[in-house]
Amino acid sequence: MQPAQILDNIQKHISVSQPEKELIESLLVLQRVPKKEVLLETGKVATEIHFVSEGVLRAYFTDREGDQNIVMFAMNDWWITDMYSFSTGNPAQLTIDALEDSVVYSLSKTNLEFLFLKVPAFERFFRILMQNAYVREQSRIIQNLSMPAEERYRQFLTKYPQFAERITQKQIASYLGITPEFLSSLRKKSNA
Amino acid sequence: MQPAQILDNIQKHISVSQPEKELIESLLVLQRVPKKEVLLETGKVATEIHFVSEGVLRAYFTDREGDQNIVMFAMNDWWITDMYSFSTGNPAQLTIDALEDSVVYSLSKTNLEFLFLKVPAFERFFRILMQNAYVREQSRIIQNLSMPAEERYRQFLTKYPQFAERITQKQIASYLGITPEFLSSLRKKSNA
DNA sequence: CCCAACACTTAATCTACCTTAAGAAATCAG
DNA sequence: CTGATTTCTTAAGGTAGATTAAGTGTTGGG
Repeated sequence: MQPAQILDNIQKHISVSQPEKELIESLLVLQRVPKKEVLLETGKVATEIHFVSEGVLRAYFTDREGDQNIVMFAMNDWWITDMYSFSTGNPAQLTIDALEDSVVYSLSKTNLEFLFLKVPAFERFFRILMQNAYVREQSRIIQNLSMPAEERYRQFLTKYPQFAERITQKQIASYLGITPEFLSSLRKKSNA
Repeated sequence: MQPAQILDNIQKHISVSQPEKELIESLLVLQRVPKKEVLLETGKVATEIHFVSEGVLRAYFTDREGDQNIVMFAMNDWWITDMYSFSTGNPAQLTIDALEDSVVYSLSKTNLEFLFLKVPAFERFFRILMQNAYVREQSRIIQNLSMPAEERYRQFLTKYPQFAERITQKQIASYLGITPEFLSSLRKKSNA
């Protein structure tokens, strides 16, 4: 296992000594996730957070009508879990699965807390991660409140071109909170 | 100044020694914010985070049509700022003002970073704050994606009864992403 | 290589929510 | 206390986006 990628990601925010790096590596579990495999199921407790090394994952919420609402995508260098469940220990509201064959490094909550004790800077790293996640979610709320679907779609394309290329329009529509049919009609309009 | 309240809030998550308490207190600035006064204006940089001791504040985004979209309310024991601006140093997207005469304790970014150095547990406190904020925003996104306005309104009433009592329906409508007229019609329906 | 499943499109119809407008009720500044 | 401003309501008409349904790609497992 050589999770150089994950250490690079961490070192963008904090500096870690060689022994600390080795400790971090030793707590990460490499996991291959074939397309369609479920990493976390609604109702179970999220005991791990996952760093995406390869591929694409999604987290979605299934509503009463049985419709899937995509809450987030994750690819290269993103961390993903059901943070509500991970934080509180309550059952997960989200399902996480792979949209492509993927590779993740998983870190258990126990080991994360152990890291917080052993590598104090890791608490800082995680604080920055959570702060960025908060800012991202809030800016999505602003967009949902203030912009029509067409503009949200355009912003999605410019903000996440990596996703736009690899993810089906059905998934994008679900992320934007519209139907695939309506997204299709938006695309037709903007191509014309 | 006796910000016992704020220290209680902090000690719900971390423990701090007496000298640390005194340090924290010394970095907080008490600020009275009369109703309608603006604490942070769009376009300026958010250099402080505010702990609400009394009253009610709101943060809103003004869209191209000039409409105000309320991103968050804050009262007793909530922390509020434009976290995007506070984090990055870029101009704020939000305006923060008081809906009632309020009292806040403000902590500058410089002093917060100083605290992170001097009181390592404060990094943990802030990590928890950001983690909770992330979870809250994500659950709001889930609601916006998966529920019609009527149900979002009902959930708002049960989740934030303190707000529901003190905030006008116009503000609540803006938070829910609907017009006051439509909210009024929902209320009529559910009373009948 | 084939067929079954799924993704994408088109179009007609429908509905949740918006806009506009105007009156009634509440709040507020002087 | 009073006029002015703002909030809340009601109602008519309008639109963004949903639903349904059917047809046309694409994809992928056997």
